[in-house]
Amino acid sequence: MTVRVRFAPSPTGKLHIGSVRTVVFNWLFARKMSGRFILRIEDTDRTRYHPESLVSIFDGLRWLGLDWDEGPGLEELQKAGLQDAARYAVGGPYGPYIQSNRLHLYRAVAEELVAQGWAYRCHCTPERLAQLRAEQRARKETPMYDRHCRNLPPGAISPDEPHVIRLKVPLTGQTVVHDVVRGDAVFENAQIDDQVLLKSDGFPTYHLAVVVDDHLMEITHIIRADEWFPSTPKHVLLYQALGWETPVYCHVPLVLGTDGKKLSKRHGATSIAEFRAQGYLPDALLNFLALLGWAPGEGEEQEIFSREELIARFDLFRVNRAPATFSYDKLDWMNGVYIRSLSAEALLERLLPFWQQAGLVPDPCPEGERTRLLKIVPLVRERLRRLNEVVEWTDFMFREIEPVPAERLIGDKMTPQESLIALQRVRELLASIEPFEGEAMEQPLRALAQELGLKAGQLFGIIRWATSGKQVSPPLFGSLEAIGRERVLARLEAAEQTLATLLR
RNA sequence: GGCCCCAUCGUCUAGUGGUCCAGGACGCUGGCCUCUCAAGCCGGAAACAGGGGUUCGAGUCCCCUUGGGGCCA
Repeated sequence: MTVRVRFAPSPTGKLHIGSVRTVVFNWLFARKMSGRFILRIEDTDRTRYHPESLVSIFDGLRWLGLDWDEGPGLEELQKAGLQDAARYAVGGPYGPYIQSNRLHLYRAVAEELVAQGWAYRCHCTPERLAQLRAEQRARKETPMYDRHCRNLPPGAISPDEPHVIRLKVPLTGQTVVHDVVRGDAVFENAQIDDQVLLKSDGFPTYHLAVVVDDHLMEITHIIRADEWFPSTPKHVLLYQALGWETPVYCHVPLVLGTDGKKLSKRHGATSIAEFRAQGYLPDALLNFLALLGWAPGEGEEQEIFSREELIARFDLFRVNRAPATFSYDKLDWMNGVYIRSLSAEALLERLLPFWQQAGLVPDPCPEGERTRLLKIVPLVRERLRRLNEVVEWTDFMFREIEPVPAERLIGDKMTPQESLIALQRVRELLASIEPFEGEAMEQPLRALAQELGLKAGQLFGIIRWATSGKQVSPPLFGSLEAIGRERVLARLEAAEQTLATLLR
């Protein structure tokens, strides 16, 4: 039997990193088992529907390299009003893959359940239900439907009058949920509400739709977030009522923020688009996410895993039960590891958009500029944890700097006078040095320091401040080359003038 | 409030009754290297939530407590 798993997001907002971790598990499992990974859109909550979020879901998954084997096809996406429908269309034999195109299926199943006596029509008004809940709350009881309509004679409610369809949950007995990570869990039927299956507007609730779709799409393993666990017995009951085989459940632990609460906006970046914009590499994020709630075990101490290694090693049965806290620190470290593993050319490709977005490099990038950038890349490679940090590291190489305050231009344990002289000598030296390249500068500058009776660090510190306007910068000589002779000389001269004013 | 789940260093985790005075990684920290910052290398501090059992023996099994979380509304 072919393994079939799915990710079924609601298009109600940005693609959340917590959901993505669940997708990663689904995808890894599918690829590992040579199965199929299906993308289904659960858009039956029309009040919260946002068409743009479809794109953010597709783009996010694509960017991370989580390809889906079946999903909404061209027609469906066009119907949903998607601009670039063709870019995202996949299709498949189990469509449609957008729930709002499947309403007839849910209605048919709901009616069948009514006919079989597994469900019933209910025309209780929202007002009555609200009052009922209020009373139950006042009595400190668990709010539950009182089954008022359950025992009405069949046909008492006409299919034509407004009504919902509810599941007729057995009054006694137990429902067992088998779960790969949780083991078996037993629920008392008496505690399960007569869940609404079909709303009065003809739309299904999540509970009905998910069961119908998962069955019709022949999903074999339901890998979803832990928060769905409590509603699972309702689903199992539905499978039983319909005489369908239940899939294998696998509830994976939630991803928490540093305060132990479900990860949310206030913890930092949460949408996949934000991670992308901050310069995380897809492979690094995938690696990190895979290790949140899962570890290869067997005494394995490796933590950096390629996509292929993850697929080869992933084991659904080793997924943890405890929720995991999302650590931005560790992600940053891991991202740095991935950045450093890139060749200069590959890293340049990834850096370019960040430079361009900051307005430091024209878009498109002229070929000549490319060669220059390629020499800058090694200067920052081991300093980056996120790609967007390149802007702060290198901005002074592209644009003019703020005037440097005089006190910063005075070398360590030096007088202003000595510093000024040093600066002048450096300018003389750099004015004539050939070629104007980093490698050619080091020895002469070191010799100059010695001649002036300075430690190399003292002299270099002044040059660094004068030319970059920063205390900390990429390696000095490469930076000078990147700035270019003309600008370097001008900045040195400006620094000299600043110091001179101080001396007057 | 009801139902359910979870519990090893600050964080991610290894650990499936003896090889654990608990291993790795991030972070923190000391040092080396060094033009700054990184990277790299070497070292350090840091955990089995508590209490009862079971067992010759428990981080590992059971119960309770505590703490945390999820769902329902």
